[in-house]
Amino acid sequence: MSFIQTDIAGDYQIVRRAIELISENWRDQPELEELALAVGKSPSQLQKIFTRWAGLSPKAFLQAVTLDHARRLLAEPIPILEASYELGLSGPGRLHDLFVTHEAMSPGVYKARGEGLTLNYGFHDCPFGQALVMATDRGLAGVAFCDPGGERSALEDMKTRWPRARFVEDKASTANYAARSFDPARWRADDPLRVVMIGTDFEIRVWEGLLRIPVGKATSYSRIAETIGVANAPRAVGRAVARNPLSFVVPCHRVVGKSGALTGYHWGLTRKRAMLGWEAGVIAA
DNA sequence: ATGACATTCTTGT
DNA sequence: ACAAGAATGTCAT
Repeated sequence: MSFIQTDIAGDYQIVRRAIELISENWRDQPELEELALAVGKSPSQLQKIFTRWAGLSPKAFLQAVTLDHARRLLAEPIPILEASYELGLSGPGRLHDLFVTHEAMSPGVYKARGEGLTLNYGFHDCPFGQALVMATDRGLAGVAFCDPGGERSALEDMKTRWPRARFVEDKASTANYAARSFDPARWRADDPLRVVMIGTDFEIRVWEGLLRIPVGKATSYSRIAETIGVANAPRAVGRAVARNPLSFVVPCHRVVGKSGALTGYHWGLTRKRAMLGWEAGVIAA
C-alpha cells in the first residue's frame, strides 16, 4: 500500500546528495554525468530517480531553486492577500490555507509549557527524509525532519518546545497525518487537515500568515511583517518563522530573504531547497 | 561582497 | 527589569 511512499522516501537520500552538490557548485553548472558519478549512480538512473521524486528533471529542478526563480516568485503581484484569486487560477485544493484548518491553543497551555498535554508521536517516511509527526487529540501539533540516525536529536528538539508535555510513541495514531501531509492528492478543501498551533500570540499571527502562501509560491520575511501589520519587525518575524513547530504543513519553507536568497532553515537549507523544488513539481503536475 | 547597525519580540537571568 | 540573540533589511564602504 505504501510502496510509492517508501520509494520516494528512499529516493530522497540520493536526491539530497545531488541537491547538496548542485548548491555547492552551482557556479560551474554541473552536468548530469558529474552528479551521477558523485552519488554513485549512472546518469540515466539518477535522471529517473530524480524525476520520480520531484516530478521534474534535475535540470528543471535546478532552475526552480535558483536565485532567479525565488526572485521571480517575489516579484509576482502578491496573491497572499487574495486567496480567491489564486483559487480561480489553480483550482480548488491547491491552497494551503484551504486544506488546513487550524485552531490556536489557549495561551494558558502555551505558558504551561505543554503541562497536561499528551503528544503522540511517530517517525514516518516522507519525500524529505524521515518526518517526526506529533499529534494531540485535537489535531496535528508538530512536524520535524531528520535523516536516518538523527531520530533521537529531532525528538529532543521537539521535546524542548513543550518540556512539560507527555510524549507517547504511537506510530499508528500519527501515520494518517503523515500520509496526508505529504500527498498532494489528499490536500482537499472539503476534508481539511486539522492542526493545532501552540505558541505565543505573535507567533501564531505569523504562522497564520504562512498558511496564506500558496503552494509553489514564496514570500519574504518583510512581506509577512507587512501583512500582519508590523511592517518594521521583519526580524521578529524571522524568529517566529524559525520556531514554527509544524514544518512543511505550515509552510515556513516558502519564506525567503527579500533578495530571493534562501537564508535559513531549521532542518537544513538543503531540505528547504528540496521542498521548494518538489513543490514546483507539484504545480507542474 | 562585506560589515555595521537599526529594530522587534522572546526568553533566561 | 534587563540583556542577549534571532532563518532580516538597509546603508555605507
